[in-house]
Amino acid sequence: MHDVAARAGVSHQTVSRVLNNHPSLRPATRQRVLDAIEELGYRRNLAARALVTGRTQTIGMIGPATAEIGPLSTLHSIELAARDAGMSTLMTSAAPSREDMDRAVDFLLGRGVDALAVVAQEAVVGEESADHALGVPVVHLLAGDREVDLAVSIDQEHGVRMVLDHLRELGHARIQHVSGPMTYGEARVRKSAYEAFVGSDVAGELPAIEGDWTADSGYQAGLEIDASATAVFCANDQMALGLIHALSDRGIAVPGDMSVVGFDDNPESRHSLPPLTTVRQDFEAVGRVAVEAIVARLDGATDSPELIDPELLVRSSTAPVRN
Amino acid sequence: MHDVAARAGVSHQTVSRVLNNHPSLRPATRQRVLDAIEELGYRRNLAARALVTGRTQTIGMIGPATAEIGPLSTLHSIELAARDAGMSTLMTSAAPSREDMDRAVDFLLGRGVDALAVVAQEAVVGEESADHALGVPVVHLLAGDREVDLAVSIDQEHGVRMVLDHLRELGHARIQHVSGPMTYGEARVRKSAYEAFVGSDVAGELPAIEGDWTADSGYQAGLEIDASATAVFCANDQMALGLIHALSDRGIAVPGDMSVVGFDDNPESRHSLPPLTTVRQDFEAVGRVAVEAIVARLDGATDSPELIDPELLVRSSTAPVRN
DNA sequence: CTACTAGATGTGAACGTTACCATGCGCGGC
DNA sequence: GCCGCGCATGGTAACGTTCACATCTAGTAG
Repeated sequence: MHDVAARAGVSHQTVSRVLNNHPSLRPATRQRVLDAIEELGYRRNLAARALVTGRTQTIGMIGPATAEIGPLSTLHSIELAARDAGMSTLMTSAAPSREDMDRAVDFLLGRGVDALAVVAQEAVVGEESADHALGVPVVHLLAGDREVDLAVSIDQEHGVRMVLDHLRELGHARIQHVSGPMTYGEARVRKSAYEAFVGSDVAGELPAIEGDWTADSGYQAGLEIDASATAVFCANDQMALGLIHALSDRGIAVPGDMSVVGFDDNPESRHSLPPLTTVRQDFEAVGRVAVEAIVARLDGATDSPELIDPELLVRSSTAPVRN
Repeated sequence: MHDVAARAGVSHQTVSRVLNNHPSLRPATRQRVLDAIEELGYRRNLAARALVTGRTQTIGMIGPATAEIGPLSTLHSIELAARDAGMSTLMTSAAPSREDMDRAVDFLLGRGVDALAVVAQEAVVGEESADHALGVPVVHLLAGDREVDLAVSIDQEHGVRMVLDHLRELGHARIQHVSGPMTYGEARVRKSAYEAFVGSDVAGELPAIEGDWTADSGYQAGLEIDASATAVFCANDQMALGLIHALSDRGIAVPGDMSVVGFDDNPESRHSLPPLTTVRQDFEAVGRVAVEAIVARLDGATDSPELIDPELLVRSSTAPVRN
């Protein structure tokens, strides 16, 4: 910076002002500095900047240890939105345990991040006083029913209601549920929404089967599906795919003998056989809204963002019930 | 740090030594400092450290703008391996253009990363003199046939050869190829390996169809597949899935009328209908090896890592040719 | 013409750490 | 008994920015 200042014939402070878009600068001076920067290939040292400002312009992200498409694309969209907001992202993943979560938080805080974005994690960060305990704003994404100060989620209940309404309209009454792992908030929300909806009439008789989000666990669930069910609501697309595979192995046709619905709308789900009826979740919007919320908090705001609406996509894996 | 030193009754320099595991320290002193750190909840400021050492212990990653499972899990494994090596990762994604690539490089370099990991990108970073132009080591992952100084890749040719050997053994002679976009190195490598293998006898008559990695483009390709082909080799699993969907719409049975092979082994591919024969690529190993190479370069080594071997997984989407 | 004001720029200190050199102390060899 | 060596520790400077304040210039009102 000193060299740039010398070349432009100004002080280092003026260079700093150019870099930070200070208003009171003569255009000629600014241009002279800009030229010098260009000629010298100068790049400002952000470590030094962070040292004196106490801000790193970085959002720390904690993702799940697994590679599911939903959380992964949410992380991805956080990164894009952060970039647009002039911030960068530092990412680490945490296994689903309080311990590893604490390690991840320590790691990021040690790196001096300005805020924390926690994606699809079981454990909640900053239990008691949210922001204040850690000194930085924390936003939870895809956090299900976790009670947190600041959360961005998709309206799961609405999504589940659309699924079940759809199945009802097709005449299905015996609908079995394959849930995600109960340790996940999102899995719990989907399951309880299912129970609330279906519970009033035919419920109870068909117990929910707990999977772990993977297609393999969906296959396993498919082997256990009650033969008297006419429809299955899976908590995500991958399990639905595995389930259909198992049903096929058992000689049960989809949607002929049984209708199947997923949740998430993975890119492949359009092309599975049969194409999967599912609920599209706008993960990209989740990331965007979360970054907006973070930026607002950093500026002192205290309001919370709203739920994001999902969308039902009816394809060929559901059909009217057979009499 | 000053407070910690005061509490432990030593100088700040000794605290620094404890933090950096300096050998010449009396155990008693070390413990006293450690206790003080614990009691005060002290955490060292990495910005200040980076300022004076000129090292950030951070690897910058440039990923693709799209959300494909291969690159994404590679990025993920880089992150894990980096963490094990005591480094963190800063991630940004770049659209497939020279321009955006330069922006990404600038962004990361401005952040002071110690090395660059470029995953599945068309454009090459540091064209001419590799490391020296940028001042940091650069490793390219999944870079296909790009001529770069330091690259970690899976042995594509071996994978393709296994696929085609398998199809040959089943009696297939008319094998059509659905490639990835020719702008991707990996797509080009797979295609030319296919051409080299098949070219010698029946080739030419069945032109390769170019997709863009997505299941949608695979569907489109499926509509165009030559009816005289008995097998299709797709450059990734997603396109294979879309292709099978299209064949099904056309009334062509898989594997009865036509065998289909994918590439990548996505987690769902086991459970598609029919389960997909594919080539498993160990993306996790790619990330791990890349980090090892980076650490070695940072320590002054100059050797290059080897190719990683893929594995053929035969499932139900391939069957002997029908006479 | 003077005095004041606002805009443009310069000066010195500070952020929290590590590098480098200096210092004090105990120990073994002559 | 003295010298020198190595270990443990302390002191000072430096890294490259931004902040707070000081200074200078030009324009404007009285």
